[in-house]
Amino acid sequence: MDAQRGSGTAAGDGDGEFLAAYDPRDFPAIAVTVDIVVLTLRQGALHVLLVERGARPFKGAWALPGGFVRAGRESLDEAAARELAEETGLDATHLERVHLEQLGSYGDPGRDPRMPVVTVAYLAFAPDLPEARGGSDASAAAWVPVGDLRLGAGEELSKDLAEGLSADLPADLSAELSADVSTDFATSDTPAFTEPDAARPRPPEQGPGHGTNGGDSVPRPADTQPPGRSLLLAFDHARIVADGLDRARAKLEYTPLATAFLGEEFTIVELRGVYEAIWGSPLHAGNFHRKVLSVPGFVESTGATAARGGARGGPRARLYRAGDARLLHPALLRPDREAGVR
Amino acid sequence: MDAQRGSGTAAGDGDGEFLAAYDPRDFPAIAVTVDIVVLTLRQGALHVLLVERGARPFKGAWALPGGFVRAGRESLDEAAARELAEETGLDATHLERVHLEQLGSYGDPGRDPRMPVVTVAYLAFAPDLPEARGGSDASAAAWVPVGDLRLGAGEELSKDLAEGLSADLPADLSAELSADVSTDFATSDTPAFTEPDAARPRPPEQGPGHGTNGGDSVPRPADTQPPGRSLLLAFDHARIVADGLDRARAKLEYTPLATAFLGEEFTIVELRGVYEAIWGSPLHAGNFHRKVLSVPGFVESTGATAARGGARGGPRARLYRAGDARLLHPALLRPDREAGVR
DNA sequence: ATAATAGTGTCTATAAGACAATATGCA
DNA sequence: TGCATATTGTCTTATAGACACTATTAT
Repeated sequence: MDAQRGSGTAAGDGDGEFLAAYDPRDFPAIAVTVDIVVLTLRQGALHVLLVERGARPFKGAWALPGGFVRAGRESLDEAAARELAEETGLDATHLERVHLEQLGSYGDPGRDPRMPVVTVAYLAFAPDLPEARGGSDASAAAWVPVGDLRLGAGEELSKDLAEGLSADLPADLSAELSADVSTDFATSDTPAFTEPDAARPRPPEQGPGHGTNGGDSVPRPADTQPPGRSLLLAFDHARIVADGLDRARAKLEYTPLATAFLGEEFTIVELRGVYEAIWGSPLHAGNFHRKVLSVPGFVESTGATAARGGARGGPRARLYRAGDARLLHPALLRPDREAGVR
Repeated sequence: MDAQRGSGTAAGDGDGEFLAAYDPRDFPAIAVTVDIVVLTLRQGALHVLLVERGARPFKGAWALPGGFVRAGRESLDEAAARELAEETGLDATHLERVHLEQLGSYGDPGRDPRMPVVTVAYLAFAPDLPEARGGSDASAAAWVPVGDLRLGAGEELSKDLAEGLSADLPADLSAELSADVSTDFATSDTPAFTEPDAARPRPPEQGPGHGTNGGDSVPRPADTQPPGRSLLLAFDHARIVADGLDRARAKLEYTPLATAFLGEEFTIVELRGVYEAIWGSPLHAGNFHRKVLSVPGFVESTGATAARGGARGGPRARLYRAGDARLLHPALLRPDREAGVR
């Protein structure tokens, strides 16, 4: 019932049933922030936007973009949208195409070693955006393949590191961090399936740009194990990212939000690439195609076709745009879930 | 990225890239509360736990149980569990059987007219509990049929009321509120479907107790229109309850949490009663029965059978307990959703 | 005895998955 | 030309819903 009780003992009113006296300063102040898990696809692989911390704790580590809520002057949603705009440096036009939803709140004691902080996490789906540059505060920002993240339980940076009691960060970790994300020409253009552990080392000979985009979706057995999954996140952000990925995977099942990762017009193959990147497993091309077209309101045809066919030949794919459905009926269920999280 | 930026202008460090200076008191303090949407079934109808406000704003109105998070001394989940225990007056044994999950956070400016408050809402599913009595602070608490609530958009109490500038509450509203929820022998024992507008007037001739519980689930066309849906909630709690109901309806589809509304052992018919009460529509008895038994891990048989058959005859139903599944595969989808929220 | 009710059987419509076939267009 | 590939077709299996039927038990 919100704010009806004092923090400690307060004088009851006449019959002692209710507390009448009230003073805002009676209540324990907690800092409230928003943090955003911004997901996008780059070269067919799922990436998350991270910023480098310039101050303790976790100085030099990577963290989710976010910031304080302006108390009483903006809603949580507005705060998240504002931070997203600031951190990505995008204008309103671009942000219109970004899906933003609340993910959940995190308030464990000690999650920020300095003071009690509750963060309201948001999840964003964005089309491939111009390269991330620092926001208003000019902090370093980068798109990081989610396969490069350590997201398991208990994989946050140790409390010791958080406190900054030792050095700010061990040298090897700092080095690995910058080597891992400071470059532009990240992941190869072969598709990277998120699960399980499909992140591959990025071959240095891979140049930037590299013509043909996304599209390709040939199954690729989990070949090389890490050096993926090595990047540690500050605070409890690994947990938040993991929760965001879970949410994203679930949302693709029963909403058409996969289209939020694509441009205004897209092909069914590109759409399938979104599903494959986020679910981390290949889908049957023919069945997926028919399924998408059979779900009412998922996509609608533009008369047009893609400028060219597949990378190595084939007919030009037809172009579609997002339909008017908010929910998919019937849903596109992930394969294999019976053997799953029973 | 949590707490890395000052509230206003702060001195940059050497290269001006990052803010180094930090003082907790720089940051805007926001009160953080938890509010809980506790759902249970009483006489086959879905009820929500509400407490009466004893102080302004919204004095005399009903609100969700909740309270302040003890900054830095408990997690959000712990705060919710603590408030739930306090407000229901239940011991740990009973609370073990209660499902509690985070629902979402609400922080619109002005949602509490006194100061900025962010509330982290929780959703609880509880079996039929002993009568709600006030918690530690002895505020009045009651189980209210959800059909008696006004949950539509823009149906919160007006800002005028919130401010308490006029009287605390108009006389007629106060009267209606107490008449609606102060009694124990609420809803009739015929099932009440939540949607659409199936709340029925409670016939005064219906005595308390009334022997046979739940069970019955004959479809009942929405016969009498209101006087249901008349109860207004304080703050933005109508919105929170509506979101909680949406979440509950969705959760029944793909989790076995319907069993959290029942005792340790239950019959398939009772389980169907949960679905019907929360989804607000009758389900086909035979198909539901077969479906539940076919989903692996949903329920497991105890060898026993119920003490007696249906209220007016019929074989004794077999008893089941909750299985070990966390998710239902395949899910139990709500009927009619194609025509739904496209 | 009668009627209500728990549980099962059967049939149909829909949807998902495996696989094949066709046609298109880049190299 | 040759091969990759977008799209469609076919078949099988799984699932959901409508309906009928049997057996049991409260009144």
